[in-house]
Amino acid sequence: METRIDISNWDSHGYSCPVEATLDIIGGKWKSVILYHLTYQELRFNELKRLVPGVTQRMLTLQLRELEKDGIIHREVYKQVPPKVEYSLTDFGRTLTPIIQLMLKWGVENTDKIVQHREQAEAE
Amino acid sequence: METRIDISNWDSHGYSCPVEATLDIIGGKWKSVILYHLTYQELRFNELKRLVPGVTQRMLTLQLRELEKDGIIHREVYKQVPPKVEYSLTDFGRTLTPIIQLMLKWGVENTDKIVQHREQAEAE
DNA sequence: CTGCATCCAGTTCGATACTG
DNA sequence: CAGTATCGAACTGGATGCAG
Repeated sequence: METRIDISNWDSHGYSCPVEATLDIIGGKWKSVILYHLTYQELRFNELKRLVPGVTQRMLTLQLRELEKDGIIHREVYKQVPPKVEYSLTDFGRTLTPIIQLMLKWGVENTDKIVQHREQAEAE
Repeated sequence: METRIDISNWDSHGYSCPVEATLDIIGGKWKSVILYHLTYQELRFNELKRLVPGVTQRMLTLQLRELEKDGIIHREVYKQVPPKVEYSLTDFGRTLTPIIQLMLKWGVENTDKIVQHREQAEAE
């Protein structure tokens, strides 16, 4: 039995809908993939870079900064030479894990179908 | 007890991770909000436009076309004057509902916190 | 190793005008 | 009512070089 969530009293903070606010956090081009990898372990900058094929150094930096600013990830700098920086999920960031996991599951089960839909639409 | 999903044999179709594929479907600027509204009722073009504040006619059209192309929504055209077009979720589209609902719930509970984090980061 | 600064091309998007 | 067409502004993202 599902209960519809009431958002009539929701304070928008400039968003039209809570869903939009959530997407604003995880919707960056690489953010969801970054969060997925950080679910299981802390990672250094170059480790992330390897795990996220196609991302440039610049984009990885930008996306990590935004996640840090939103309180989703923690950035730990070790003062040594050469430098070492470890990224990890904050407790707050971990509250996003169920969403990421559901997206992961959906992607595993349905990516084939999406590709088919697209190819068919393309053909018409 | 959580079981980690194995994606080692996942066919990428050009995505680096299933999460990225899912985000490609719902990650458009207005898509998640559109899907949220369509969860509860079919909607005409102008009804959607009213429910999604800030969206332009052009963007709404583009986003709806992509969702249709991906098989997420159905577009029913009634041949009458003036024209009437109704948008609804397909059965496939409904498989996304749990994700949208989870995003909705997270947004309701955490938007305040996000705004705080941002203001604090801004101040430093 | 982990970034930042700069430049530049490509893409997206809003505003506006027009159509069946 | 439900779009399409066009144009320019704004933003995004890659390549490169430099730095602590």
